[in-house]
Amino acid sequence: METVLKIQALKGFKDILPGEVELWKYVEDTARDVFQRFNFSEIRLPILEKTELFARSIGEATDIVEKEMYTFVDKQVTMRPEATASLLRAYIEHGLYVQKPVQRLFTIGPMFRHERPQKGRLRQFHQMDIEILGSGNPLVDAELMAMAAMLFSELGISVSLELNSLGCPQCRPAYRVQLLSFIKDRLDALCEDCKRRSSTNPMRVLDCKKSNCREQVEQAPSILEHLCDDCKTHFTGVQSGLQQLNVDYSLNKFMVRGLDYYCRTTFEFTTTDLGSQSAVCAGGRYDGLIEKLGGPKKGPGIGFAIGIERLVLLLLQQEKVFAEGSDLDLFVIGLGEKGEQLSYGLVHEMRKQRRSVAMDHEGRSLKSQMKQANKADAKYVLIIGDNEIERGKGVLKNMVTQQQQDVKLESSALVEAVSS
RNA sequence: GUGAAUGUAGCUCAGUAGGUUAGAGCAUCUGGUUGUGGCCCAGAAGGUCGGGAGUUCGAUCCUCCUCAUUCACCCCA
Repeated sequence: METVLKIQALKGFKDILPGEVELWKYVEDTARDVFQRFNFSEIRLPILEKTELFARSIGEATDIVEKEMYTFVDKQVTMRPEATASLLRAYIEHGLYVQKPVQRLFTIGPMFRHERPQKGRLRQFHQMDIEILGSGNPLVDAELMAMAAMLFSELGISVSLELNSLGCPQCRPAYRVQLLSFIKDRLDALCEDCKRRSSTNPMRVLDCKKSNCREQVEQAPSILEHLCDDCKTHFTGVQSGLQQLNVDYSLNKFMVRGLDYYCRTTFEFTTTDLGSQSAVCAGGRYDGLIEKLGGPKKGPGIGFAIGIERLVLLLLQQEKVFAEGSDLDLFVIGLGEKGEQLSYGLVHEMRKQRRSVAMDHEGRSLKSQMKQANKADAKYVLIIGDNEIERGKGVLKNMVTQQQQDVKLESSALVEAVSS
């Protein structure tokens, strides 16, 4: 017996259908425009990289590397779960830091993580990834956040900015010891997940959602009070930059990052409209990562990623609808064999002359084709039947005003007639 | 990896306390006009009721298994 294969996209992989694509383009166009104003250059990167690149940058012990990567084990390559590592690899590989000491780069594309899908979370998802490489100035941190805020504001969606500092290799270890001893004292009161977290990633306990854990952690030592002088100065600088640029933010001393490479500044733009996924945009500073990957010594860097699916969901949810005009200039109706023949060539000529033109090839009735033209939102319809061929003039109808006129059956005359 | 909910037409959903040919709205197609769209009217097409097994004279409905989807946990954009 023949089994019929049910053809279906993979779990967590989604088609973006015509109709929705327009929204995506709007989002990407708006973003490119904003990034360009801030003097960023686009870079396009491969989707596959050596597995080692991600293991080393994201961190061996992270969930992403441990269990979420799509890896071709035999070839030691992995489909990127995020873009920063790839972008840094390209930056180092091509010595971009030589040409320009500070590089401002962004890339847009699909990322892959093998997680259980849910609202705002897919296995193939899309991110815009923005990075400033080679500057450790806190004003750059603030500028980057201000740029994201500008993008959200121009898209018309409301999100809030949360800010934290994670310290650096100088001050974090000492803080970590303090935090661990604090947690150890109330381990019994914490949930199972937090007990596990206390050994894998103690800072995660700080942002557990369970109310009981939150109460326990209320009085936990804050990293912000344990920053070293350099980190403190940097953090102050970031905040005064935000104030100068009029960017609203709130401090969240419990905010943690999932990727190992972050230090100092971290931030998230969050919303309550995405179910349990609150982050639309997240990022931070990663001084030291560039060097770790073989780049210039002490090369500083900061960047963030925006989840495009989440952005699109927000736009749909917050009902930011925008009118999409017709982009079909003309629908040509060729009646009968001769009419269709003549139309076929005319349509092609007009397309060469940069008009968007459609016609039907199924031999349908005039009425049926008028309906099609209407549905396609064509600005004009041209009717070519036996009478018109004889006279050498077609009937051109303006679909909005309903006015009809005779036009010579020549592409240049037609192009002019539909261009008014 | 864990838990819960849901699978009936292309889409959104009714429905049967188990009983002949399973319904609606939208969308599609045809017609109402020798060659004129939107509105309206008429008609047509479209379903192995997710799949398999079981109970039963009889299952879309009950039971079990399985697959899929969604939401949530974990984690994250």
